[in-house]
Amino acid sequence: MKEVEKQLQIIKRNTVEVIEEQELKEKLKHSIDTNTPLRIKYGIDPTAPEIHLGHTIPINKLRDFQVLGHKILFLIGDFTARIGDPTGRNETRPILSEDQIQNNLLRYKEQTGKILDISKTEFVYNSHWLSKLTLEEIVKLLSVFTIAQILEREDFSRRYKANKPIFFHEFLYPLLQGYDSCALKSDVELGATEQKFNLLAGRTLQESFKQKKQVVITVPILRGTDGTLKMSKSYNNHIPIETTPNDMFGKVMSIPDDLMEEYFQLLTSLDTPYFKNIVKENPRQAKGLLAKKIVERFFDERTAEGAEEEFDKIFKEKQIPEDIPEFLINKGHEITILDILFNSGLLPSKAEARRMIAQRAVKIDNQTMDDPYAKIEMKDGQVLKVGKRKFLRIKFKE
RNA sequence: GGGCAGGUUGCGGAGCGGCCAAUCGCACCAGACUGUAAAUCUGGCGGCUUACGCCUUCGGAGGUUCGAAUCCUCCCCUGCCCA
Repeated sequence: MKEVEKQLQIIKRNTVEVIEEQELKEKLKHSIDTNTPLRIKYGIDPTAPEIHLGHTIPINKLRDFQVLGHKILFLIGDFTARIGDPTGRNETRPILSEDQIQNNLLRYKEQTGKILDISKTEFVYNSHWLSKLTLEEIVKLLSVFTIAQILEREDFSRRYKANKPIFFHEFLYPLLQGYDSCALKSDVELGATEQKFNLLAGRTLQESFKQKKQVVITVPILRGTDGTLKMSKSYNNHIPIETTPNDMFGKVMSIPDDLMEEYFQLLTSLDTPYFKNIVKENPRQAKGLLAKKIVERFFDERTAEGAEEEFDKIFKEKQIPEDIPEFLINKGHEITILDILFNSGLLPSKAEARRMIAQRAVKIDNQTMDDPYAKIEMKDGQVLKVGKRKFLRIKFKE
């Protein structure tokens, strides 16, 4: 019993809800008594293979389970991705090709491998069983739920009240996700709080399939760098884990102060009283520590320190970073700033380049450039700066 | 199947024959300020053009007009009500 409590304590850290805790205890006890690992299901949508810090929260929890000796079933929702988890965004999703899926999976493994032990993780595809369902079986699934039950899902009820479209196939998504749990005979399914409805559908369906109901564990949704919305690539407020250490460091530094405690809690293993104290004492220093700790997790300590130095160099001392894009020109060649900005690809259009110059955002050697058309002769190695974080180094062609 | 209301630049949402590349809010970018930020203030925010100007865009295709996001026809899509 001692062991059950110990595991439970680890499992419950950084979670929002465990439904039902008593069931989990029983499952854990049975697992320990019979030396059988629990089957932990976690599903992802394989359309966007770029993992960001928000995704790492459930994955961290998976690692906890893995360390405790349980079996991770990493579900690739290649079939359900065609439907798309209902969000109100109405796009017909293309069916991913076999190649794309394989490629995305490779990238997933690479990224999750920074957190999980991939060799002990089982990757499964839901197309394996979902594409084989007969109409009869689908009708049977549908008959388990009523419209009123489905409409309880927040996204549906909100859209329903707002007279926004809800398509039939969207109703199928939670059911299929639930069916996945039946196919996998999962003991626990993990997901962010927004997944609660879908996760619970799994319990309902497992029960109707005369299986033991999975325990549902929800974890918090991480807010993005804007400090308000959930972290998501489509909101452009995300911090990808496959990025440079400098970028990761900078993005963490850009979060609003209010977010620091949340990030410390969910993304580092520092003690709560410790980080609370330093956030209060010295927010700037706290944020630096936070950024460093996060970078350290995905790279290493030395790299993290390097990223911090680089950051201070650019923003505190306003120096030029080391790795910046280069633009090749001929020696002695005269060129306008406008052409440099556009031809180098630093800015997307000439109109944009003109705007930047007009807004006094373009500098060469700390000198603001105000004439887009002045022909200038650049020196080898000279650095051009747009705004605070766009740099370009001029190089002579050999 | 019928009636009504809608589909506008990333999102929300004005415009309802010329002054509309299209008010405004959000997001985004830049400047100022700062502890990197956030907040705040200022400016910008389709593209080409050193100015004038031109080009593409308001669900789709046609049409009326000197001129259409705005009017007409057909089509596609969404919501509500009726059957």
